[in-house]
Amino acid sequence: MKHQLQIKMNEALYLRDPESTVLGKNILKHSVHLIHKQGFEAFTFKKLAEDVGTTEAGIYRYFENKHKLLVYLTAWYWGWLEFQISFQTNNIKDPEVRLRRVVELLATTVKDDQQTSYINESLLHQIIIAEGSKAYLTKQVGEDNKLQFFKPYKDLCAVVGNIISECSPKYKYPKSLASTIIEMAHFQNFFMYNLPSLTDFGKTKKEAEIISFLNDLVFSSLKKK
Amino acid sequence: MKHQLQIKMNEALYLRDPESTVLGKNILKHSVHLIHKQGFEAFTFKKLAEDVGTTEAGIYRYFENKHKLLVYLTAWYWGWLEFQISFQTNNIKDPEVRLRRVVELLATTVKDDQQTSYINESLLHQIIIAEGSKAYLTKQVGEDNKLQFFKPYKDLCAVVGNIISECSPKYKYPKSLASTIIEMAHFQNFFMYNLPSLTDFGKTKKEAEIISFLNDLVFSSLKKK
DNA sequence: GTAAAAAGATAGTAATACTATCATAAAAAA
DNA sequence: TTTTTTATGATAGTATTACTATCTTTTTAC
Repeated sequence: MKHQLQIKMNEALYLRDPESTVLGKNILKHSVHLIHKQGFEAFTFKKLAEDVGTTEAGIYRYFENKHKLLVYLTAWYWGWLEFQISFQTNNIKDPEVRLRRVVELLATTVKDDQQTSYINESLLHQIIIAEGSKAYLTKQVGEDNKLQFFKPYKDLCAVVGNIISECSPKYKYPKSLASTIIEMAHFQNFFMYNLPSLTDFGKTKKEAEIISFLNDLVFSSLKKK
Repeated sequence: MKHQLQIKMNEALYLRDPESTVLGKNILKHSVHLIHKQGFEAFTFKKLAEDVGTTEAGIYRYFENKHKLLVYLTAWYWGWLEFQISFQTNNIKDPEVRLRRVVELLATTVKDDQQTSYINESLLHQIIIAEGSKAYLTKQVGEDNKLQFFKPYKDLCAVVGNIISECSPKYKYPKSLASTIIEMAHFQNFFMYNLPSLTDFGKTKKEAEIISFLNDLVFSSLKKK
């Protein structure tokens, strides 16, 4: 039997649940493709409506505006990633081995897993790299946070922070180190491809090197006494 | 005698040099205030024109669009910061002491220095924290990079990367570590105030703790053999 | 004092970001 | 099966944004 993965989303993110209808799923699917292709700034609901084969009003019935849609997609991604991590590190006893696996999962280009038919995780991963920070780098971050929009992101950071603390109970900055490696898994990737002189991987453009860098960063912090 | 600091800006960033006229300087001054107050998304040239006491067309004579203006302000900031760093670390021989000073300068809230009358560095610093990444997180990052828009940022990273290499010539990731601490000096600050559970400083909200975290991160990476 | 450059004033356009309304089709409840 | 509800389609309309164009007046430079 194939298991269908459903990620429980915050209801305040949408006007009508996009996962509950065909049109809604199409909106999600095409918005991933369109944001990936055009970038978030050039992305509009009108273009999206054309791609989906509906009207602008049709999109507005699901999402209040494109910012909410972006927050929805990022929340979905972090929820999905946390599941991947808990699944893939399940049964790993040694916290150090587990942490290495987590770093690897954070920094590895995602393959489209067929479990969720309407969202292409690989494209979504690239969207998160290039646009993800825009979900919270806004003036409404406080209100959005009160509405729990960033809970999946914060949950993932907490999970990673807890593994860090397991490895090294005396380490003083587990949460900040967790948010640092999560952000840097993405930023170093963006820099590598777009502003390569900001990294040491510009020549080879290998993700494996980002993973080595992050592991080195994490484990030198934790092993120092 | 008072020294007036002039930062040499890339000419492709503007249509008319804003530092060469009174109106231009007013545009810079008010855009810092307005972006700080409203956030970059809500910031428009029309509102800016009202604040400055000119018309929309007046602004467009200086800047093609608000994205270019943001890139201008970020470039100005990084140029200014690199000067601060070279000035404040001048004559420090020991690279480790110098690196600590750099980390401190990167993560410390800036005071408005009166050397540049029309730009409030303190507000600009907060703009860079909240909006700075939007300067390069776009689809045009490649073209913008070709036009050298990010040179001041890359130069600063190179300076920091070189100090890292001086401290520890064998360390394999000086550039990535440099971009990591520069980005994290800002992100941890943003998180501390807006999404505090992503950091270990949510309770105290002390910049000094961010500095300690970054120093710990850097020097455990460099001292590990 | 004259020429050139900058700024002010005003107008106009295409696109964006919505809101509203009414008819129809599909799904759920009676 | 019929009725009712709910979702979608089609169309229209508005305020704001992001510009471009033009013409006049003021300021600055030589």
